[in-house]
Amino acid sequence: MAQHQMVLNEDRIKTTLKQHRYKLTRQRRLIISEFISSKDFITPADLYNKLQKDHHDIGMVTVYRTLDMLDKLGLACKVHAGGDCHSYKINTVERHHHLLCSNCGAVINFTCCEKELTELEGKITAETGFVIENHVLEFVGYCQKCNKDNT
Amino acid sequence: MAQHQMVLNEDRIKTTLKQHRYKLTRQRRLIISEFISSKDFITPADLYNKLQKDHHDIGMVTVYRTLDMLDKLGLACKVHAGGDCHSYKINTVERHHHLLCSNCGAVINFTCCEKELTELEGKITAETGFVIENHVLEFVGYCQKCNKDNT
DNA sequence: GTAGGTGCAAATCGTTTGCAGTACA
DNA sequence: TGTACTGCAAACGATTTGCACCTAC
Repeated sequence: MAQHQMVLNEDRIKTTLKQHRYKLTRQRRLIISEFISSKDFITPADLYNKLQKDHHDIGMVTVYRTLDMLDKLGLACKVHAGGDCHSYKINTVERHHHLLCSNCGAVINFTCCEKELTELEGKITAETGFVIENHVLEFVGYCQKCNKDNT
Repeated sequence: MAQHQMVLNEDRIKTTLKQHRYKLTRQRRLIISEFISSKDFITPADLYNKLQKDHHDIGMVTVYRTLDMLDKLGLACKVHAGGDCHSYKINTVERHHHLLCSNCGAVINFTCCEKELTELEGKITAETGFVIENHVLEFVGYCQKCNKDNT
């Protein structure tokens, strides 16, 4: 599944925090460490529960605020989970797709969270037995600029 | 799943409601009518606000319940919007996609997951301002038969 | 030392539910 | 007529915020 990996380890995150003048507190270190060790999508609540085992003094609020911070820094990816709450995932470099503008011909690359596509692939495999290795996804429509001009 | 083209007008919706023994109340008629006239994704709150202009007596709760009903009947599509709340969209024609087998070259058409793709499109529009009219989606992998032979 | 971070409790927001009254079939 | 539908208010769960205390730098 040709994607180049960005190795997003603890050091990298800590460096980024410093660059942005964020303090590296005990809580943030623990939350980030736990977050990294969960490969998959994780909800703030789940992360909080995991942390509770060893660290009773970390509050839910801090988990929310830390994940939000990581999301804003582009280190994590906030997505809507199936249910009613959000999930977060460590941001790796993702496969990118194309948005093609029918009017001006612009090609916009976008990398959206893999969750939806991964879910979709799982569903298709379950229904058809087709084992998916890659996909081509292009959206055709009108870019923001051309859309404005038309209206 | 594979259901053919359907022009989803008010009559069609009303017929479907009858088929399922749902009562066609004044409120539902108004909500559906307003819902249909909004081409794009719309949140329950927005729909409610639009209705309030002329019909002060329709409750938010009824809007929620009606949209939920339409979703369950497959007439609407409930998706996670960019923000914190859900959006609904009239369910239009199903598009079909391809599964390409890398081994035997088989091309399998499948029509499914419209819901997920619609959700994805909504998300992309929210993030990029790109208005999506169509998409090309192909999955590449191994069909059930070739997959078995290989293992 | 101080600005930014923390935890608690309370507030907020979107959504759901219990219930008594209402209206469609 | 009877049952499904409605609206209100209250409940609910996820997330945010106000505030006094704390800690990394």
